[in-house]
Amino acid sequence: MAFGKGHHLHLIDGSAFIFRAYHALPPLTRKSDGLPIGAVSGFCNMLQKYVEGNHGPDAPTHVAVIFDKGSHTFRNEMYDQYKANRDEMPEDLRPQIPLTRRATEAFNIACKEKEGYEADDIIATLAVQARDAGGQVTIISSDKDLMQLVGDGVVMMDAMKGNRVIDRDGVFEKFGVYPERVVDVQALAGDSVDNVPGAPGIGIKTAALLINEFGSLEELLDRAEEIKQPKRRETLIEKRDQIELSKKLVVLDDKTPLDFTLDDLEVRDPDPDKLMPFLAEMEFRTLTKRIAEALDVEPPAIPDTTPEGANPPAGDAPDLPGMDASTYECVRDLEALQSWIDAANEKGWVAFDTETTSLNEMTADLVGISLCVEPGTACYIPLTHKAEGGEGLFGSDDLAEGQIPLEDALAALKPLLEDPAVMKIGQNMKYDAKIMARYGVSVAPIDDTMLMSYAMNAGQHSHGMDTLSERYLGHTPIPIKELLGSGKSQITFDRVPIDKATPYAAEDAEVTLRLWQMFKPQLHQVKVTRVYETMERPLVPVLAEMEMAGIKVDRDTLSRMSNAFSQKMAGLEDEIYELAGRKFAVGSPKQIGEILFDELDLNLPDGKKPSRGKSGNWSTGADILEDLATVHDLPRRILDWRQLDKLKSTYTDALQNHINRDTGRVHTSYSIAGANTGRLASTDPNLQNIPIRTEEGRRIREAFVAEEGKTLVALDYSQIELRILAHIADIQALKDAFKDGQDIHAATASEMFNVPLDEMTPDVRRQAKAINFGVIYGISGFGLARNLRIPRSEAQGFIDRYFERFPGIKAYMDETTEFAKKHNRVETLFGRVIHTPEINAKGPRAGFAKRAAINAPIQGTAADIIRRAMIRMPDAIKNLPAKMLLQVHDELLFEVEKGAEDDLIATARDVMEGAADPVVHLTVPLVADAGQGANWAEAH
DNA sequence: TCAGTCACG
DNA sequence: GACGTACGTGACTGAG
Repeated sequence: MAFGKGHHLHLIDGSAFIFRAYHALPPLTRKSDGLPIGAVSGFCNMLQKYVEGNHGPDAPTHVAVIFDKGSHTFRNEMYDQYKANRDEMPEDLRPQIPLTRRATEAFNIACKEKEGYEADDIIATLAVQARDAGGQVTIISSDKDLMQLVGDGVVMMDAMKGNRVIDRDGVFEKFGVYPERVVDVQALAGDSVDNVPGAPGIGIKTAALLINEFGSLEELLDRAEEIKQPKRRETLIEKRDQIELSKKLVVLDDKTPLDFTLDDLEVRDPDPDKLMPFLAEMEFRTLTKRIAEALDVEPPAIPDTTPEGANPPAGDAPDLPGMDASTYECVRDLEALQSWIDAANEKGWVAFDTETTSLNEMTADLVGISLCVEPGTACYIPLTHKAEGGEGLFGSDDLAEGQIPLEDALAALKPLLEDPAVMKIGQNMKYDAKIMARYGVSVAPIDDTMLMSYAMNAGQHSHGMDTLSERYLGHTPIPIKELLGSGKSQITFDRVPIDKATPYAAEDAEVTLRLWQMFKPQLHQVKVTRVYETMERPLVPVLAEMEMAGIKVDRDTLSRMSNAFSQKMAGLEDEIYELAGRKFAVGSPKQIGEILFDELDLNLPDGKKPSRGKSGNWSTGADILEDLATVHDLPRRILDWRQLDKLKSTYTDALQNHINRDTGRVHTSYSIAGANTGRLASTDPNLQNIPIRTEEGRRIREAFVAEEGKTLVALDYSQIELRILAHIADIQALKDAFKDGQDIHAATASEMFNVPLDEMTPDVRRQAKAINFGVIYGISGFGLARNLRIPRSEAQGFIDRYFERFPGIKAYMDETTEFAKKHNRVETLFGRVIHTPEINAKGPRAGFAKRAAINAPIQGTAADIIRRAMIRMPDAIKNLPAKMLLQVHDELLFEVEKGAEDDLIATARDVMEGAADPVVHLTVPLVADAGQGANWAEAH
């Protein structure tokens, strides 16, 4: 049947896929010969994901991947500068281009290109043909040049952004005009990427404004004399030719002569005989396996052919036999357990993993333990699995048959787990160590594969076991969901039948051991052994202690505050409804936007509406509402309500639920490998974002209290990041100010504006403070302007003057960016490596990456310093009646018996202020300020 | 599950 | 000349 009504054509922008794949992945190479294949790998992954997603009524009947061919097109005939500013294709991408064609063919998808034409023209031609035949078209691309085609059954879909569909309204959002006028806007605005000139000084927003006013580009150009703004009018008249040329360049050619028809694009089933050999040739281990499973065929063997003596680059499988679940042993009696213990003793190491009833270590019960001493042999020791079946909704309370009694097993394992001569290897050992601690076993010494990966690969990828296994072993572990289910019917691990639990649990231990064997020698190669040994590994027991100690939180205080907040909110709601003219959900930004900007039709003080978010809703963030508060009473009420809602839902209500039944305290969990910069992150609950900036919020800290007879003591580093900046960038004026103990923001202001310190006004100081912070974050004129609410030009002037006065800062920023571009990473003073894979990306992502690269050494060095202090702290305070409870990036919170406060402060201060020594000699002093009191509000 | 918002350093 | 813009996190909510 010929293509027509009821048919659905998918047109995939192949070049976009390639570039996205290239930039999203690290430079992988084929193991056997070093051929670069990162982009091909990503491309195949995207195709596979695409194919997997094609189900249901909307599935395509026809599909093609369209590529560009040749760099010289008919547009170059019209304008020789077209796309002339494009960078050369990266060297390691060029050889991959033909492979992406082959990949498309291998997936059995039509692959089309035409010499002298861009992919966009072919797409346009096919889309128009399909539309005219009465069919439906989806263009899979995010290229705005294609938006002119949308409408009449043609939509675009952005596969990179969760398959977001762009229809006529979506186009309007982007361009401010509907698809038929998109080329007019593009002709005016030009395009820096394609080097389309457009009209100088006119961007998309202005272009849309003009087109909407005059109806079309032609009309606009004919009546250009009517434009009021003189500059704009002149441009349009003078540059008429250039604008008309621009339009010709952006209009897609929908009459490309093609040597095939729509019917040739019919969707074909994947052909394993084509696909599997290709994937095997590329040596994609994980992908081959995944697709083989999906197609239900045997995956081809991929030989392991690392050349002798070569260092396996990250991302390749180790030279080990494959994993085999049938080799796993279920240990059911003490005799069998003892032989595993003997084996571990003999080796001197053992991979160790616990299975429990919950992810919360403070409440989880131990269900079983798995061990692995060498690849290929691992075991699971079930301990407290429940019997299957049984009465009642929740199954049996009896233990399953054939398990070693918990106490016997622990007694047998304890000497091994505590043996200083046997290394216990885990993935996120803090979790397992805390579980075991609650059963009276202190696991030591430990190695942690998650932390090894973090030390080597921060910024590259996350460090969970599934990620590491897939990436480095080419093996996808059994998903826990397969055992526990998900959602409402989820069960706990003790309800999993032992025969199902065994392969899962033993596999985790084996994966951990294999990762350890791979990572251990790599630490040296990447030169992060010291980072791992001195700032990661020793932190595990320290954090475990802090988390188990927890902090006392007074439920009554929180509960009273909750009630007070509720009442205030109820009052505010009445006023809000009154002002809005109707009832609505105050917690819904969408509805707030509709009320303020549609129904009340309010405008910001500058007469404009705010921007819209990704889903087309008005922005209603605090800064917008703050501005809007000058023209109406409603925004202020909403701001007040939001603040109370936040305090109540996130703090006074939620914290109560985190008070542990047994200890009466709140136990957070710190993730060591979460933040790329080396900072910790606190979760469940997050105790690193308890309010302090507003008086109302600050009172929540009154609920964090010391135990009877004790005091809370807080020490925080004063301006640690600015001190580090002064040291790294070697800014003498700042260093002197710190040495003299001056107010650093005032000193900065004085230096910048030539104002003597004793004549400093708060406002000038405030501005200098904003600049100081901005510098740490990779300042931009725009950002500073928005922060200080001053004109952009003025903000830029501040920055220029700042760099003039402190040229070392500018030099630091430039050098850091250069280093990152060259090495794809930056480093802290202590050698922590933070990868910056996006630093050489194009477009706005490069900006983000650059600022992150500037910030990372500063934030990361500060994180290193407090880590070092924390690691030394337990030993330093061991003779004091004190415990370290919390870390909040530059602050440590302790609980100490009354009377010992001053001793603790003196000791902890010494540790903190000397934490950089002896590895780094800072040329600025570190200063820790101290406070104390019955609660956290007083101590701070 | 995502987007929007807002709490912290 | 315009793009989109401070860095790093986690939790809660409404809406699809």
